[in-house]
Amino acid sequence: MKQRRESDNTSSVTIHEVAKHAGVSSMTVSRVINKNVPVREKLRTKVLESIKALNYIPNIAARSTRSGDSGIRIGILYSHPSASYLNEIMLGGLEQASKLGTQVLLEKCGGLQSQKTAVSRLVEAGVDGVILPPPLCDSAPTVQMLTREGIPVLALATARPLPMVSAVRIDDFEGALALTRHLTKLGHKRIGFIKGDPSHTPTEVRYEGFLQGLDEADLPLLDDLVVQGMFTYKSGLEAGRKLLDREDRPTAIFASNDDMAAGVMAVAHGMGIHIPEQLSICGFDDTPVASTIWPQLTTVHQPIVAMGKSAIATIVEKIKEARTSGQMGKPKRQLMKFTLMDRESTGPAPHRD
Amino acid sequence: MKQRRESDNTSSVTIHEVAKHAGVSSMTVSRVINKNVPVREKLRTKVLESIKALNYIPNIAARSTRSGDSGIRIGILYSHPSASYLNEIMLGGLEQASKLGTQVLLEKCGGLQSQKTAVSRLVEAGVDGVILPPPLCDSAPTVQMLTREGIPVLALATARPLPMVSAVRIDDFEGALALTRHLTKLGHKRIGFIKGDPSHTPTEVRYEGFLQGLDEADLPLLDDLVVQGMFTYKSGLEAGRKLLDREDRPTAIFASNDDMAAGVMAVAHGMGIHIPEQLSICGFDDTPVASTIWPQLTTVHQPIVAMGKSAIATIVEKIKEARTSGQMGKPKRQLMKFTLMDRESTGPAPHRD
DNA sequence: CTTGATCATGATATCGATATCAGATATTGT
DNA sequence: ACAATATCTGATATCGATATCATGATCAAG
Repeated sequence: MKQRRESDNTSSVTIHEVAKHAGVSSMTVSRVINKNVPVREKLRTKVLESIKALNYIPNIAARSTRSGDSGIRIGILYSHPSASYLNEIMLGGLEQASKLGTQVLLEKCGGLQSQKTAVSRLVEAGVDGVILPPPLCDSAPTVQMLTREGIPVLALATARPLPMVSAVRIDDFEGALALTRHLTKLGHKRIGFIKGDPSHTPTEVRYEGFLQGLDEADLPLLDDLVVQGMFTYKSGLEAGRKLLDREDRPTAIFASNDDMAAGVMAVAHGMGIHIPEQLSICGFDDTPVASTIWPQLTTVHQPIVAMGKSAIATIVEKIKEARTSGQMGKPKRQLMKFTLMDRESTGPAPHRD
Repeated sequence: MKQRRESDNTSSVTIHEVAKHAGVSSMTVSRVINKNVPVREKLRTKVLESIKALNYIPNIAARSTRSGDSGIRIGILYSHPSASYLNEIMLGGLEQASKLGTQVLLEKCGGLQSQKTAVSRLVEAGVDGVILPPPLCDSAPTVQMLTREGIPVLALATARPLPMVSAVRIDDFEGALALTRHLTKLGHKRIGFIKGDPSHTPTEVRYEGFLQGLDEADLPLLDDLVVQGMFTYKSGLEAGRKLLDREDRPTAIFASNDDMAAGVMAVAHGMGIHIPEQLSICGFDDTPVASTIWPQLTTVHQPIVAMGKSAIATIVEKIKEARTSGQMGKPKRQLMKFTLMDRESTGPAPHRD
């Protein structure tokens, strides 16, 4: 058993103890940690050694009091609490917020009317910025109400950010294109497509990416094989039935999100269609369900947790910028990298009889 | 447009401004907020009014520096990152941690060997307490390593907490019993059961709850209708096939968790079995998938987010207690309330032909 | 070798809240 | 009405870190 902490109950090591141990002032330690200001190599090394020796970890709470990130309040306004991405957004967001010592207020809302009251509740609470996850990220009225109050807004995972709002997102077009290329390279020529909820911006953009992918492979668009969905499992079920219940069914189906892909897969299972030997299926988003179901889904991974983090960091930056300059600058747009997750639900196109 | 903040860029209202506005000292304001110490009614009212007038929200970062919650480091050691409950645990945990100004270290590990190194990394980092989500919550070696170092451990969502560890959990037995009663009340007499991974403690306890439920309804246990699963979707698929591919298939299936229930449902869809008219299915945990799939799953809701919060709060309490008394006291055990989510996947037993 | 500029370091004030203790006020008993 | 408590309230120190400014060290150029 190794001895930890000699005699104190108080456990945590402070910057001052590190400073004493290294024979420098606490400011030097602070500078070493924060890397912004140069510190002579000799001292830096000594400090780093002391930090290791004492297992020093900075106290973020204390840090944020002085550094001005503290006292910032960020609202997150969401409308679809069950959506699985919300958890992950929150996860990244809260982690980042706790790192920055920033406070986060959650506000839930439903219809347009309740959006109004939710927004005014946030304004009352004095939030300095608001993050809008989908589908609210595309709600012009909400954005307007907020910007009219002079509150910076950040849209998360929208496909087409409204003017004036900052955004953290992936390129839905490129994602859909990559996925479509993946299918065409596997030799698929009859590819079904399930659209998402028409009121969400990614719906159209993903469809456009799909079209581009067909075009690149010199494949015609088969109108019959494009069906409307709503981003829900149930709509995937129905769309799947429509697509698979026909003589000349597609050899691959591109569902605009994972939930619908899971629905299609359930239908396929039900019809005894083997995946991926007889049918390839792919989704979009890489939500938990994608790796839960069997076979695991080929899909486009959105780095949601990282996006949540980035969202907080970005809006904090905007807020500080606004405080300094006294006016709202240009919105910041950030495009994150997506990843094509090539898993087990897609394979070479079956030979035609 | 209403004016927020007269002229300052600095936005956030401090306790001192409230104090000035109310004509009292900041300590009085602090006391009103924290309610621990009585404040004369007259002042309290004035203070509360000022708080409202100024939209004051306490700065948690600042609070935690002085109050001693700060500087506490809590490790969360997890081994199964994809599990959907993990997100939610983290969600609750991080929220609470940020409220308390407590720092959280995440450590991931796989097999037993990597558990050792993960634990020592946490110890090196000087964590004051460790939270173990499932399935690590039942790992005796991990718990031993930690307690030997004098570090309090809290097991989250275990069915049978090891001695010496604190725990936040629901009563898996009662949950399974409630679910079974629900099925028997609906008239089901042939009920299939899918067990979970034998190495997880809830597996057995839920099974026992099921047995008790049968017993209460004077139903015999039908051995053929109990099949082994592994808590995964895929194992649910296989178990579902076994249970439904027989002449005298059950009229209801109790899967030990939601993922397996989803698998069963996929099989049922595939066989053209209508749910819930011809077959009732229920799961356990109320993970996101339960409300994603169609029809939505009847299941037992574990208040995971709240449990994550409570876990942080509880272990912080333990840590402070240990710091004060200088020794590890008795473990704290907390039983949360579960909720039976009666949704669409269960219905009255079909008439026998 | 000195001067002036540049760079690194440290002393001190500060962030926003709470702990602590002393002083002020109200309450009680006689 | 007065002393003795019991209750409130406020002044000040403090938490752990960083911002700021002043000072000491270092270096290039003359």
